[in-house]
Amino acid sequence: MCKSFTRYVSLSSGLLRSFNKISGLVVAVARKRVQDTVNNYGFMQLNKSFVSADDVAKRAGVSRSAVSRTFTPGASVSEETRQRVMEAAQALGYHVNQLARGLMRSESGIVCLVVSEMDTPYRARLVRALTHELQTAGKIAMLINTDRSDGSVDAALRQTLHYRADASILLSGLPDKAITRLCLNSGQRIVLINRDDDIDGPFRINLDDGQAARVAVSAFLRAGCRHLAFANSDVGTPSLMARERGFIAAAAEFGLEVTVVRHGNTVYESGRKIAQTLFTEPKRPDAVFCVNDLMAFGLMDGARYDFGLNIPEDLCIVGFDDIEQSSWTSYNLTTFSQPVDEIVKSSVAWLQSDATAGRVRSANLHAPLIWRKTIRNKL
Amino acid sequence: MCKSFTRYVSLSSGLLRSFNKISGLVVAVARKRVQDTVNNYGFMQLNKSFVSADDVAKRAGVSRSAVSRTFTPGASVSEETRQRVMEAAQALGYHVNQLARGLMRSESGIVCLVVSEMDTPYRARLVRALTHELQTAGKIAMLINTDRSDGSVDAALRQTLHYRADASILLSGLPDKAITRLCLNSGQRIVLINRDDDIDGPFRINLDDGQAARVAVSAFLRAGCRHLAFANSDVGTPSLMARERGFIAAAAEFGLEVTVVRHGNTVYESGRKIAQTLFTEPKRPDAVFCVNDLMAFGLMDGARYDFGLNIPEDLCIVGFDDIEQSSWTSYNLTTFSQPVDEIVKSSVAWLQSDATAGRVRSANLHAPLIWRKTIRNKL
DNA sequence: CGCTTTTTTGCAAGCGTGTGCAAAAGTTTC
DNA sequence: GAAACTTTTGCACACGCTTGCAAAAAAGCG
Repeated sequence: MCKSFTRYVSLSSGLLRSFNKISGLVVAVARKRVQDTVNNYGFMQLNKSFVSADDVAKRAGVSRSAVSRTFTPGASVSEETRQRVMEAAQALGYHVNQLARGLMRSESGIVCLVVSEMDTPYRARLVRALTHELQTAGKIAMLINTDRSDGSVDAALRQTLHYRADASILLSGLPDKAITRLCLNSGQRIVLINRDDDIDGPFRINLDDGQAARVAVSAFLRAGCRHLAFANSDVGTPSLMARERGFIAAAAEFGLEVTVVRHGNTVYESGRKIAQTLFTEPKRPDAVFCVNDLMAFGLMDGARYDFGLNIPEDLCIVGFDDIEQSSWTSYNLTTFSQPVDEIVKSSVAWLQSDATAGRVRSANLHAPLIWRKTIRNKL
Repeated sequence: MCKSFTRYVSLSSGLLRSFNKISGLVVAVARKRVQDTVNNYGFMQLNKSFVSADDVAKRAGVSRSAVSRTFTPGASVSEETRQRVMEAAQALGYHVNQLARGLMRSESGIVCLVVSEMDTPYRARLVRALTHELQTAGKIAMLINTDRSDGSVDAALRQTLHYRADASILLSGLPDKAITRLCLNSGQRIVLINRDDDIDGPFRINLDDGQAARVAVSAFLRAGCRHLAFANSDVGTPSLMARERGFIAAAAEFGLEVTVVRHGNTVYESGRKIAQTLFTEPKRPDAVFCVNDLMAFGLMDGARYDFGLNIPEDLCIVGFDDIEQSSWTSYNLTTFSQPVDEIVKSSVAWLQSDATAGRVRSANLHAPLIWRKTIRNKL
């Protein structure tokens, strides 16, 4: 029986509602397929009834294989049948069921993005760019929020397995090695962005934090700064710690010590708090490298409004990420730019690379310093 | 043949690589199932080989149905078999294939979020909150980026159909009615957040923009402002236009005219630009309602740094959205708060509501004014 | 213990697709 | 026009799961 385009259930006088009250068995049976008839009650839409390839085949007068082949690039179909199939599909509003296709091809087209606090400017930008790039690569992004603390990265990767994702991209947290291995063994590909992990198999993208730290130190020195400080969170992510270590090491090369303050999360308020402790100290720093732009903003506001300091005259600041707000006139922050485009491109390229080929393991990207107004030119 | 826990392919001396070169047919056959053997070459992972319910059943010595029932809440399984199944599943790393389950249940558990420019603070917050809420409701979010201009909202909804999403939530753009209807007819539920549409079927969430505009006017009046202006983008989204109309109307009630400036997108730079045109005019406004916090920031920076105006002494400003940056000391923006939590809760609640019940059509939410420092207390 | 009632279990059909295989149809060649 | 080839087509099985149905096992009962 050919199902037509508009699908309404014809159930006179509210019979549909009573379906809910009777046993689950009957509901289940009734749910399956309902033939079309003219609706004389209330134009109630039928719950769940996508049009299938069978419907299209019937309407076009061909076999179901023909329909499948029409929508499979490179398959053998004559131009004539393709036309007829397309026409019928159009009329019926047919869309290939990717779930079923994924089942057959064992390739769902789904890529999971695992991320927490995704409303953070840098993360949001990354997610946006990733989804876009994935889409143009013919994949689709599934977003898994790991805001909850209870081992949720592991739970996220489990979700990833449930949906037979082709790959997972981790922007936050670090999963248990056992789970990672499980994913890898299931044929999933894993990309780790800015998280360090010694497990073999995932593609790791990292920034050259040490180099950036060195650049920061020399920029401060050229500006005549002598009392360096480093504002960090106590999140302790490897990349954040790498910046800290790198900064301390680079400063040491010039015989300078660094005052390190760690507080809270990598957010505005933490920067604000750090300003409090940093500028009430006896030897006030004249240069601060903030692990993060958000913290830099907090620090700047603290310095300006709580201590009346002028930036960059009294105080030079460098941030990291180059989020949009950094270019706003109120901040005009000199900061290291996350190479979001490169990160995204190399991730997706790796996902599409041949699995059996000698696989690249990691990428090390450079974060250039964007000069604005928070470091003075000369002493 | 029972597949064991660790799955490595044993192919001595690089045979695997040569697979690529031979005909597609052989590859396809080889891809299917490969028996386990000890790997004596290089620990190459087998591409794509999730463990299935069959494997678990075999290991646990029960039927496949038993496995299925173990993972189906409310199904009838004895405690003993459940134990054995769980144990086997654990050992094998089994995860129910949601794609296949969705195929049977015709309920994928997928909810699509259709959004453009998702790195905008307000949108990012909404996406974060939505994904979180959906996850706790047992759904999973699929993110569809509609940044490209070419009718991409329609394309997005097509994707939605491809993946048999249970529902779509539109945060950006507005789809063609035909597509919307197609989705609805396929049994999909649609939520429109802050986009107006006269089509019947979707759940529409809107803010009371008119009321907010009235509040803004009276706040300005109480502060002694007399020259009101409205800073808008020329995006022309219904909700943005509603704010504009509401503001003009409310001002008119007090016999005041409003200078309206529209420019570009709803971003910082546009606010900056608008400041240029607004403050070079002969009769400079002393109060500006910005359609958006981002534009408000741009306007504030323009007013302060290009024109040396003091806020709120010379100029009062109100924004809309209450994004995180609004509370930063540099801005301290008095603004209307998007009730993100309410939006999210009501959306997800509606998605879970009974389809056959008398369905609610829309929600009208209130955006309260958050008082900070950009409106002076008294004249 | 035998009977009835309840719970558990396996079988098999089906969800919507892709695809190898062989048959059918079309095309070229002599 | 027949033989040799190529392209197109339909059949049927597979993917991994859910679930109605009936048979089997367990439990309750007099």
